[in-house]
Amino acid sequence: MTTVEIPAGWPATEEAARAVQDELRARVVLGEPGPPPGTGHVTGVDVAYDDERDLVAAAAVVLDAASLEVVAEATAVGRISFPYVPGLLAFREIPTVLAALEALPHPPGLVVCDGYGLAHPRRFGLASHLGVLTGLPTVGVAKNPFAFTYDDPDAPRGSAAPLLAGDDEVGRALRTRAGVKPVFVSVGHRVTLDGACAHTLALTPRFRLPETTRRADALCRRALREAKDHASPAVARPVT
DNA sequence: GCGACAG
DNA sequence: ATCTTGTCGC
Repeated sequence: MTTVEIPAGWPATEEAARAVQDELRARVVLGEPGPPPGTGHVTGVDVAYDDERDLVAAAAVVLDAASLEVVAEATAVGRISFPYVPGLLAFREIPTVLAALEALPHPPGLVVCDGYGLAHPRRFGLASHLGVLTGLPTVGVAKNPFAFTYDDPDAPRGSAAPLLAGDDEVGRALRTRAGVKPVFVSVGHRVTLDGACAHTLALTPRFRLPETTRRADALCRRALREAKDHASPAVARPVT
């Protein structure tokens, strides 16, 4: 596990954070095919918080895209770098996520984020932001539709419906399990929406959420627990 | 103007 | 995200 500092010059206000998004948005690359689903490595990233102790833990878990076996993993812990503000989630997660990615022993391949990419008030969600900062292909897979609208996809797994911001298709509601609430997929960086959905389906042979985010979620919670224990170890209770 | 709103 | 017991089901 590595420790992270909040970067110098990190935005301190919502206005400054929005300005960063408006500037970095121009660097997003859309329309690249991205890596073929089921090949190479796919990395899940996720974050867990303890607001009381001002702690944040991030995890990056690399899977073999074909077997979905864990190939490598890394964690990082730091201070919370921004409050939760809808539309500014990236400023809360990115420093620690970057540290976890950098601690990996080899390249992450495609990165799957727990949240949005293009589907964002200013079209620059967490997955877009992480893609621009790392240059890696990224996709966003969220559990909720945020403020966007969609028609419920058909019941079979693999069915999809456009995720709409007015008339713009900013992502897709994708059914990963028959008859179960869909996930909300959007493009991050250097992938197409079709590619992002194909990857998501390849990562969900059994559960609604991608295997990548499931593994990363479990690992960052473990890392947060260990960071807490380190900060204030449990008092030994005498056995009776 | 007010509320809703990824994690 | 996080707070939280039992409970239904494979």
